[in-house]
Amino acid sequence: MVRVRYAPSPTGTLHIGGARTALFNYLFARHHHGRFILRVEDTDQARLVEGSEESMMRGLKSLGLVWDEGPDVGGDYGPYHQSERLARHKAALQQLLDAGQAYRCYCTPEELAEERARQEALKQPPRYSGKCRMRPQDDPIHTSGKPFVVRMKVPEEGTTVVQDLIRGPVTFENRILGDFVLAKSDGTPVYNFAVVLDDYDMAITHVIRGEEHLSNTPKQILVYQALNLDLPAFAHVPMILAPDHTKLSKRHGATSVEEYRQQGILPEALTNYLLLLGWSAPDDTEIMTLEQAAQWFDLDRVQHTAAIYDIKKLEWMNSQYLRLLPVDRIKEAVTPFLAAEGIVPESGPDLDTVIALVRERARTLVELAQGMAYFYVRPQTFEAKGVQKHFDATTPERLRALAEVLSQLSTWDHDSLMAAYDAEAARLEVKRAALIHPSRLAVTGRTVGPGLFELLEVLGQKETVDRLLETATAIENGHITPTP
RNA sequence: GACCCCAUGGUCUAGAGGCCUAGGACAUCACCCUUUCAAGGUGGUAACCCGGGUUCGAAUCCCGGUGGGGUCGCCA
Repeated sequence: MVRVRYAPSPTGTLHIGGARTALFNYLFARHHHGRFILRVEDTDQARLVEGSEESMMRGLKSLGLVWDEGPDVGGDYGPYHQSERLARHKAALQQLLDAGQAYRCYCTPEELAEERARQEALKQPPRYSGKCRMRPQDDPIHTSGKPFVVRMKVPEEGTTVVQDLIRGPVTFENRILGDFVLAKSDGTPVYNFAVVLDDYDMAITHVIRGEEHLSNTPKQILVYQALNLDLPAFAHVPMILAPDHTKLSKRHGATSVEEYRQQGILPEALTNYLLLLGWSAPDDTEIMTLEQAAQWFDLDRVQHTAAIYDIKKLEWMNSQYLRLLPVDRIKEAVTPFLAAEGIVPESGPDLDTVIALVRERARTLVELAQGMAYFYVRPQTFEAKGVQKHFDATTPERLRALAEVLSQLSTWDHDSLMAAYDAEAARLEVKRAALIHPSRLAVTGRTVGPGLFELLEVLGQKETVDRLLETATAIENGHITPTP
């Protein structure tokens, strides 16, 4: 039974790198009919951020990544908070101490910082000197009450090999690892130690995580070996880098799942986009559901190279989902954005109809909402370049004539509207377009949008006529200045 | 700096020695369609980091260089 986990530290929000790692874990589990587990690595109480755990869970859920076991849903391998597994960590720590595979180190942070500075000055690799490693059992310091950390007694010779499922064997010299810390002076375990026990106790079969963990893996393997525990399989997925090729950070704009949501990216689209960062389907399919992806997904098609995310393609992906998803889903997603535009849906045409009309011209929910706005709110401004191009001295007269004709219409649909415009154009001996463009601008305030007749059909007869007249008046009163 | 990973167009990628005149997608440019915009259609610009090997043959294998990234914490 395949068991994988995503193990975030609750120190912020879910960012796209973590989301992608979670996604790969999820798909791997689904593909192999295994279990996807969420574990919260909250041992460092000092770094905890209030609400972060909830926010991350919300983020994962929004992306469709549901876990089979976790802090909220429980499971047979709990607890799923690392902080609640302390007793187990301490017992294992004692075991290593007793076996002489770990030792107490009384060096102070200041001494260590000094040591590091010295090593760096000498251009030597910064590594713990092992000063406390050789202290005899009866060294009085052991009973002095002096604070200590516990360090791993790393073999001075030999190599440790990480058998990485994506990269193959990766060899590290043990001597360059240094005697790393297993537990802090307050007795709490450090990541490289706790993670080993947690993964083992939770029967994790595959540790799939970001590449930044590759260098830490030999340390963890040493712990597995010292404790005589079977190793899981390891797979390190490439990182996601910002457009400037550096590690993701706040200064790169939107990096969190939440921020993309606020920018009007559908979670469905974000998930699909993230999937393509470092993985590709055997037949190059790009748009696919999680279910489809799970059928195909495996580690052998995961890229070795870090990927740079591209907002343009994300937005394209989003535009695809905007037209693919059921109207109800779009409606649900766009609702908060409608509110932000000051739109009260009850005040205008049916939302489904409007969405159907506008969805394929929007890349984000923000654009969608903006494109929907004039159906519910009369335009307050008119695009300057449109006014220049489509309004002139004859416009008010023509708009009034149009309003008159349209108000006479007994049938209000696309075809009758078109016929009315054709008749009016013929009467004036102008092209139909010469009426269409000013009308669109007069009614919506914009030069772009759905086909005019579809638009007017949805907007309704009375509202259309009113707006035509209102704009004519506005021009006459000088509120809008047409091109002479 | 040491160690580790990586290297196909601007970006995401296909490619597991001959199928490659290097394929797809986003972006970009042009044209078509057209009541605008978008969509769609057609076409174009654009890549195997460099140098050595191995081989009849290398984007694919090996070595070196260069470049990028990661890790070196009483963070995870």
